[in-house]
Amino acid sequence: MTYLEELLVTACDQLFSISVQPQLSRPGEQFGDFASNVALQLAKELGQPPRQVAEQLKDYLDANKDSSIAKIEIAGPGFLNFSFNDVTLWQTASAKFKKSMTGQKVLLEYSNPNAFKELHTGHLYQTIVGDSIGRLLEASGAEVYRANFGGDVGLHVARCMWGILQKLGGPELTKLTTVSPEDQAAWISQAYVAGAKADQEGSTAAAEIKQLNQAVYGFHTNDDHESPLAQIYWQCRDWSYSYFKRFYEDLEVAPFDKFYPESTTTEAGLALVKANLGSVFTESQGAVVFKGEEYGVHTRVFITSAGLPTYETKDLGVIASENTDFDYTKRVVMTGNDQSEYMRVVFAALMQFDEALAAKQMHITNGTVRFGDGQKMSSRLGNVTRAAEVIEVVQKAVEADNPALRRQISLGAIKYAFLKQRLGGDIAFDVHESVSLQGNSGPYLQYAQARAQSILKKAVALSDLQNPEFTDGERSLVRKLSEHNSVVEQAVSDLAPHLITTYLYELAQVFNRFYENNRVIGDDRQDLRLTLVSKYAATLKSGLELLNIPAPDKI
RNA sequence: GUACCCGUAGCUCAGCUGGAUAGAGCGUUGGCUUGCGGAGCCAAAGGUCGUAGGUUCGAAUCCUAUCGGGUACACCA
Repeated sequence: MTYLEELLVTACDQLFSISVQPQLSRPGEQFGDFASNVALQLAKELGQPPRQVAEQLKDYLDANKDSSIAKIEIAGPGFLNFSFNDVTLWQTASAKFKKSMTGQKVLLEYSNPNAFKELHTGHLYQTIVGDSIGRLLEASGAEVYRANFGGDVGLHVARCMWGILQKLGGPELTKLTTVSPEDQAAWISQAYVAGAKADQEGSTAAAEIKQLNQAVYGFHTNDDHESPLAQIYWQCRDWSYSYFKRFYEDLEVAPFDKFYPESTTTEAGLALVKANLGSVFTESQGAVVFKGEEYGVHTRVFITSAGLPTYETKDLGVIASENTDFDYTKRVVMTGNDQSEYMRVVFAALMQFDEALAAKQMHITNGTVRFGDGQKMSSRLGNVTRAAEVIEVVQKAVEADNPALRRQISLGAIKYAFLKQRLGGDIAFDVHESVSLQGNSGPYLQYAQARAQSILKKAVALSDLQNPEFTDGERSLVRKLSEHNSVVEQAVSDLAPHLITTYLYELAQVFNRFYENNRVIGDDRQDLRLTLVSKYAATLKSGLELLNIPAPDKI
């Protein structure tokens, strides 16, 4: 608890013998540095008008506060507004971030692409947002494990295998070598499209695909790496994983600690379902189901009447496997929001036989990425769903001669555009807006950071300030800087990177306002101001780091 | 039919654990320009917070109903 909070608790106790949990807010600048609404909350209990309660509190606080609080005012319906003295405000702005999650082990599962399929915008979004959430947790001291769960068996794989066989003209392993490494991803994608199309159209193809599906499961259960078809499967599966690896490297995101191909989770999942058959899971129409209605969710099949595990069972398997591997205190899984009801069923089932493990589960969701400029859908981007295409289009839209810089700005543009929106709903993505150098965009902040660096290059800043006294303009900047730690704290507890983007953008605006009216280099107050600029630049940079957005010092 | 998510300025979004005059960006209109990086700053116009009730001293925020959009509901993943 901060000094101010303690003071309020004492005041309420002494004056009214009421114990309160004071909630301090950061009000608009005209109201001071911190505000409390305790008087409003206590008014009813005390049977007094709020302002009268506030008067009593103010008198007590004025008499008992130390010098760190310069001013207490009553405003509006009965708010208590506090202003710090400049030294305390600067100390608040300079305070080290408190690592509140030290000792926690968080398993983050996101991105989750299926092998044998192409990465689309949903993967791009999750990769970027999941990466940032991981950084936020790490910044607060948590150990973070990144997991990636994807389908390497199932109908989609069988369809792709069918397409592959068409392209090869049969199980001709040697022909695979004719596909060059940079074409592998596209080649597999073509095969999948062909297979999916054939599956819908032709009955003979559909039957063949069904057989291939069984065969693929067989490669795993029989540990078959020898038969020609199996070799093709394993080879193309490797291609998929190296394609994913390149994708993550290109985005410069943290690597995954472990991949969980679906095939590796069935055993653990089946074991759990079978162990709880009769109690949690019941047989119905030849299948094994979880009757969710009793628990406020719906019924789902965990093992099909053909004896095959469904995704539900594999999900139980991955939950348990990850727990065994990393011994996590909390697991956060991100999926599209069409899975939210589904996930509730899985968690509800888990709750029935492993309450402790179920309690560690958390599900966050995202909507679909929409393209356009608001007026109309861009004809060029109207139907884009491929991740690679989005990156390509953004790179083309960035105006920079230097290829390395172009890359950094492109990454900044895409990441920021995704991160600035609250998790959960659909994501609006406008290429023009994302690369724009003005407005709430990644490149704007990158520029702001570079501009601050260029000021700092002209003279050396003091490392700290002793008993500073600020002008109004300086104080506004310091005040905004002082909000940083609590914003990051909130972003961590909410798993909400967009709180960081909003703050950084506001900070840059406050700085620009300051800089417009306050000369730094050559001014009488150069030393002090340079220290503020230095603090501002460091804050921007560390904020961009949490978002994993490159912050070049020169643009 | 049942459940979940969403509905805030022309457009795209913040704000939602109840609090002060509902905020940004883009777009529109006007101003600042011999500039430490103007990729900026200042200002104006623009809102029945989907609608109707309710709870409360106080509701964009909580509850109920309703309309509109999306999604999920038995052997796909």
